[in-house]
Amino acid sequence: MSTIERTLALVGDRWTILVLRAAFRGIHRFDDFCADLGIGRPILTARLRKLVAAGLMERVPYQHHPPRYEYRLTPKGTALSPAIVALVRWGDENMSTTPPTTRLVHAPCGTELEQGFWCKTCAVRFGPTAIRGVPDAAQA
Amino acid sequence: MSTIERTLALVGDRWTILVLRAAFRGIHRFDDFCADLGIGRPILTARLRKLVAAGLMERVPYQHHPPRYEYRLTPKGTALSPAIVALVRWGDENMSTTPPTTRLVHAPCGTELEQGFWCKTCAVRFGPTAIRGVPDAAQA
DNA sequence: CAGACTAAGTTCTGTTTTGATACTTACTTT
DNA sequence: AAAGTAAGTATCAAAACAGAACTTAGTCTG
Repeated sequence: MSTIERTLALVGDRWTILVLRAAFRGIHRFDDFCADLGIGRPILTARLRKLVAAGLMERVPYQHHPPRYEYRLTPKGTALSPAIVALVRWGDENMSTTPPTTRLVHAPCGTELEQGFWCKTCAVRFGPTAIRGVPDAAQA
Repeated sequence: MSTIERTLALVGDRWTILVLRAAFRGIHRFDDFCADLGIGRPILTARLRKLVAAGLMERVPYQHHPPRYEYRLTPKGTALSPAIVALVRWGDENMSTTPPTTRLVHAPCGTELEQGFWCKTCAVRFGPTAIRGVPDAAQA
């Protein structure tokens, strides 16, 4: 099983990306995920467990008396944000029936962000058509 | 159902992204998809139909005598590549057990690409932590 | 201090989706 | 004439999903 196959076995379903995106938006508690996403409780349980096991989220106690836990993104989970942002943006541009209600902006200045590829040798930004896949010679 | 939910209803499963990625890699025919991905034929049939119906791929005849068709990405399908690249790269960095066999490079110069967000006002590249979602006032 | 409430799940049950294997159809090649 | 090829379809068991109700442990309200 290749890396991308393992990646999709983890995040490739209708809910996992939505759960991660909710976490990005500041949702951290079980019932809040349920309410925000309309996800069924058993499925949410399974997804959260999978994400915790994979190290994308962690289950942290936020109160002890009745022990309660919330779910927070780890750096590994946060690192998935370019993929999620790309998906959201593609959706807004290609799948929306109504104008998007939220814009993603550069926090310091409020300008809508652009996403792209960068070549540090040429110091240029470029699009998908200038990508090539090459076999990596640096193998053990 | 929100835009992102509709987006994931379309591409959020274990196979659809893999099919699109195979198409990026130059695979276009039914049996080649099967062999390359190890996907079951009934599932491939369903995925290709869904992708054609959604306008991400098109079914084009490549020979007439026994009528044969192949599947090619449309611009709408190609537009999904930033998301696919982001997923592949996240996988390579976070899910790989062996070093990746393929590097994605800037075609003109061969340098490995970087992916990021860009603010055209500040003219800077930035990472996920500098993103904010703001309600869009420009509604009808 | 009884009753209702809360958060984070679990149980149960029926419906969809998968995944594997085999079969079909219409040609082409040996 | 027999075998091969490409693009599917058919069948069926196993797994995943979805919804509703139930559980558990503790807290708040009258």
